[in-house]
Amino acid sequence: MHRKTPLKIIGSNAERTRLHNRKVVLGHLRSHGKLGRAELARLTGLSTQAMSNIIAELESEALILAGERQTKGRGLPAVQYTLNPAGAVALGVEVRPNAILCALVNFLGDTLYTKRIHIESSAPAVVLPAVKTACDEALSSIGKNAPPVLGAGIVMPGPFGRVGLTGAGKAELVGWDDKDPQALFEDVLQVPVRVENDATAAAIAEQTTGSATDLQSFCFVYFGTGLGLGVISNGEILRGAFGNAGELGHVVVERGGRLCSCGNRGCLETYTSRMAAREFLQKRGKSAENQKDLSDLLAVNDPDLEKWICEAADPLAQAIGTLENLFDPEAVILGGAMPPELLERLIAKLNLIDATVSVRADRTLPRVVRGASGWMTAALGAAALIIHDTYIPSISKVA
Amino acid sequence: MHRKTPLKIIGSNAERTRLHNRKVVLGHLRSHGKLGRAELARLTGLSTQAMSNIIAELESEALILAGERQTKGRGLPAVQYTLNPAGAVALGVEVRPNAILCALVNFLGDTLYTKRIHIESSAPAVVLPAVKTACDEALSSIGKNAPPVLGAGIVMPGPFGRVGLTGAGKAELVGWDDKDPQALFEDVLQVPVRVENDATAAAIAEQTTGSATDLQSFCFVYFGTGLGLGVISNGEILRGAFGNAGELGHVVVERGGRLCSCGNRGCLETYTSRMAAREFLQKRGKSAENQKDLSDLLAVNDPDLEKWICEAADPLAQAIGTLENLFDPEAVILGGAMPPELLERLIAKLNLIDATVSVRADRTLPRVVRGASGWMTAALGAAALIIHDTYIPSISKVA
DNA sequence: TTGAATACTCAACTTAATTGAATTAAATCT
DNA sequence: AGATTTAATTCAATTAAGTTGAGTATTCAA
Repeated sequence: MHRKTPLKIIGSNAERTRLHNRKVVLGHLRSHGKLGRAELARLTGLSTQAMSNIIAELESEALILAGERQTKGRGLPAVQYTLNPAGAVALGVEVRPNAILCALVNFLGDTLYTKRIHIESSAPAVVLPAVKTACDEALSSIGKNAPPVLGAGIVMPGPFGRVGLTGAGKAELVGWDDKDPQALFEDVLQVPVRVENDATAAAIAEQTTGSATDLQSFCFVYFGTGLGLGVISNGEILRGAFGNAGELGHVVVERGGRLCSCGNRGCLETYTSRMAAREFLQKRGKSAENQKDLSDLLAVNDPDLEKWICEAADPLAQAIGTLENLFDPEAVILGGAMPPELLERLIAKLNLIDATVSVRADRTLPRVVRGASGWMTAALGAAALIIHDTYIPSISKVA
Repeated sequence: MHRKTPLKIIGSNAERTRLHNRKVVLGHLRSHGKLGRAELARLTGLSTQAMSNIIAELESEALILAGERQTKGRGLPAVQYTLNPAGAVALGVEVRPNAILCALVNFLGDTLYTKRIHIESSAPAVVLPAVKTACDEALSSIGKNAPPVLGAGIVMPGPFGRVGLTGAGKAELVGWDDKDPQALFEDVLQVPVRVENDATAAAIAEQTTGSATDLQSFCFVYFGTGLGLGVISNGEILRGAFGNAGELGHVVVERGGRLCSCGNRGCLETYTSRMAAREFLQKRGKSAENQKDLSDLLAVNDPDLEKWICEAADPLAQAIGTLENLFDPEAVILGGAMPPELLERLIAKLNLIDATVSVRADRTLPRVVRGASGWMTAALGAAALIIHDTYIPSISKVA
């Protein structure tokens, strides 16, 4: 993630073909739930015989389960296959400056275990062993004969590399600057590791288990430390050249507007983010340090919070218009470390621009939807990322 | 393009594997220029034997040429293969409300022929036969024994489908609303057809023959009728759910700013576009109907044009900051139907935001670069799109 | 009850990859 | 200069994983 890897386009052979086809099958099972061999063969464009072989292989590895035969009109009823929730697990870890959040999910992306651990320092020498311990604990929580671990997703605060935004008050990890986190974590955990930013991980979680399971293209606006954006476009994760795509918080929504910690004026983050809410309420003598504070204020219909929501909605609506015009998503999803009801209210207050490419006569979905929220969103997303990788084929490219 | 196709993830077999591998080989030959079999085998991760077979096949089809053996250190010098410029051709067509621009390019994307044809109506019944005639003429221009035609790229003004921006003064084609242009053109031309918007096509042209040949991720800001954006991210075209991604012209850069034909206020297009320039100069009694007018004004250092450039630069700089933060590209390229010198001046005047993820210590490229410009940019891009398809593998997905 | 439709299996075949040994030609060593 | 090493390439045999076609089982419908 940290440095630009001139992506390598590689060829395919029989072995890679099978790997690809396995992923294709798992992907279809995920999105359809239940399918017979013949139908899978039709969906994938493979012969029923090939499908039979692949299914047999997947079943022998316990990644899928044979169900009842299901009668649908004439002919021999097809044996219905489903993903086996207990077929595999994935780890997800969010590394923050002062804490490590660890999650374990099953093959469907459902949560099996979560834990928060405080850390004194974010230096690699502290973080790596702590993560190792946390992961071991997570795995032992599910008993002796655990299913295979597909890998570990790690979420670290971006942006990656030394960029213009660095040092701009972002909650950064110290001591990681010249390190390759992927290699370090892989070394410690002894499983395949992927490193992503929080917003992207959350977006993948949303696609795996949340409100975007049917969406191929969407934007996930993530309320984290700042304001992030995860973009899935036609099923692919948008990462950008250096893995820093989606820095929504520093998109300028008001020329010459509020001074941001990055040095610019008018960044969206200064209006619409947890930080912005906290400062707004602080000035009015109210504390909003965490989600509970916000929930409490919301529960009593605090007028100041209400005022903030109104103030935050306009810049956000403008930014959403920009996202719609630039990415043409099926929907924009709002989620992250904000109380769900607050997100709902914010969405209700949005005065969306009515002339973007997303305003279509044939829309069925609302333009803006609430997604998963909570502390663990990013860590669960990190784990979902690993699950995602087993569904999404990518023969042609190798980092 | 027009309707959302729930993209089909398909399996692979030996035949599709070979197709994939051929593309991979052609892609590497394109980006490296000259390569031997052994080196190609290493790059692609295939065996030298497999490479030998693929090379033999491609050579027999005249898509590649065997060159001299080239000595590099010890061992048997490798025969160097290159793409055969005359190995194949592709057609590109831009359909405008009042004209058809037709282009023919060779296998490297170099221009072989261009032509502009006036049309009285943009109705399918007029456009389709006119395009057919134009393409036939283009093909006959290169003589009798023409190489195989890979396909035709068609550029039509977006956005596609009935969206909020429709009817907002965009130069639209009438009579195409409920049609499937891809099928119609394929039927008439009898070659594979791809339909894209102008900005995306121009971006691909830039990657094939222009200043982005080494870039995997970039944003192409296209001065056309309005202001478009083509995004290539990690080698993939960003299209969005409905093919309407990149509607940069209607991104709001100034809240409550100038009234735009779309109904909103402060759209970038009202400040920075050909249209904006024309109106600005018109108010000052100067005509700027076409590129030549602008070139002439530029040549005499017209103070009004200079003033416009200054005025247009600020909103554009802000938008570029947004693109950098959202897409994290290697560079932003400016091109399209504007005189090259004007683009240069505009770039020189840009006061770029200095806190985006694109501001990196290790940058080698400038953040903003001038790209190809001229009338034919989009039509040539459409043709380049077809060439591009023969280089870029995409086993897994089918529209 | 019989025939058509559908799912699935078995066995033979095909494609396109891999593997290992042999061949050629240049660079380096003695 | 001649021997040795290195690298590119081909030849022949093998292998993985797909396809094809024939045959069986099960259900629906006439």
